[in-house]
Amino acid sequence: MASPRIEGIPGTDLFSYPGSQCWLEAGGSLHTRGGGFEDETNTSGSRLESGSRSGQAPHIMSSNKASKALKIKRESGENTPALMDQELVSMSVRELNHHLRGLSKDEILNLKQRRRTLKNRGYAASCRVKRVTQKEELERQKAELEQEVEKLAAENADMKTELDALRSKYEALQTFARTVACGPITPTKLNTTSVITIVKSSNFSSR
Amino acid sequence: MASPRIEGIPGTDLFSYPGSQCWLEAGGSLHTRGGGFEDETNTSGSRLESGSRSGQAPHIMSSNKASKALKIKRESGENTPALMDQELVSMSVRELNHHLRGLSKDEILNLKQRRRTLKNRGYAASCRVKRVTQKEELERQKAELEQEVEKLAAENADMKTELDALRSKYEALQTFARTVACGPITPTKLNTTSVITIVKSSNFSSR
DNA sequence: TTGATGAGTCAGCAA
DNA sequence: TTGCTGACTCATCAA
Repeated sequence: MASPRIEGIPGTDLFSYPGSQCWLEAGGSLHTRGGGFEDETNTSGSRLESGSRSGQAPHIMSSNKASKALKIKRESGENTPALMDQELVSMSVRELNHHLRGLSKDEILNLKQRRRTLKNRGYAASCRVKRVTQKEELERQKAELEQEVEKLAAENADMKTELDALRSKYEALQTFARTVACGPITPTKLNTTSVITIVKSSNFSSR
Repeated sequence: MASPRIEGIPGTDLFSYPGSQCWLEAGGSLHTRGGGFEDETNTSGSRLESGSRSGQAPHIMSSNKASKALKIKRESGENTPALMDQELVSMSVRELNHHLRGLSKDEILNLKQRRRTLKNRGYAASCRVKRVTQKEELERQKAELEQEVEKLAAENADMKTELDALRSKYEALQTFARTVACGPITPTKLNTTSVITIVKSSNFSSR
């Protein structure tokens, strides 16, 4: 039951994170989503294997994970060189602090918030994956149980048949045994509710 | 399998919708969420029965559903009298159009968008409810099947025991029958582990 | 237009 | 701080 950690870890090809967000707390608390398509090296094929109905959500863009090329925050007017989402999200706190050196308070807060958001994105993805995994697991178990029920029911029916057959045979044999056992004596004199049963004690009450 | 429609229909007590959103497309595409707690009649107890871990999400507020009191959009500076979310979302298109009379194009678009958003909120809630319902259903079925397996297995074991016993008895009877059938031969030749039991047939094989 | 759902964002809890 | 999850919004598809 290993719940997959989805974090955009370098080397992990599963998920990648769009780099098109634009947080500019400067003007208040505005943030927009699904910005542009201006990633010049947006060639990576890795994508969320979402495949909802037919196509992928176009607002999900893979950021280039192969190159450590420059990445400029855009639409903010200022040219702030920033880390790729990939890096930012998979960075240790120590590394992060290293990158934070010499940045303004706002920038630091900004970067940290972006990191948190990116992390959250990963968490949400994990959560969804876990959800479908658990559902699939339940369905699997259900199918398994259904099969088991079927198997047992068949066994049951077989045994019932066998039991009935054996009972018939037993009764027939009993009738026969009664006949021969009473032999010359008129069988009709016997109490009709009585019968003789022979068993092997070793087989009968062996434990 | 009635998937519950969650729409904040008046009279439906299940869900209610927060009225604290503030859409002001004026300044571009800014919209904020989870505004204030200034609903003067926020006394309704109806809430999403979310109960996530311990408490409800505080940003989920029930709008007053009892009164058709005035509801003012806030934080926009302008005092735009608006419909309650409750009304807006449960209104028919015809009714909506009626309310739209005399509003500016922007206001109309605004209101329609708000309606769509509120609807979407309901859809999302339905979706979540459906998800947990389906999961619970699966779990229920699984438990049911487990019980069935247990029952069948027990039945199986019982029958197996009965079958074994009957087989033993049958074989013993067979041996006996063979013996007596061969008649005059010395009874002492019988296996010493054999025994003769006499029962009343009415007790033995009565159904 | 309406309904449904995957993805992303945020709040808030737990560890 | 990190991880998780409910609720919400949005994009997008289907009917």
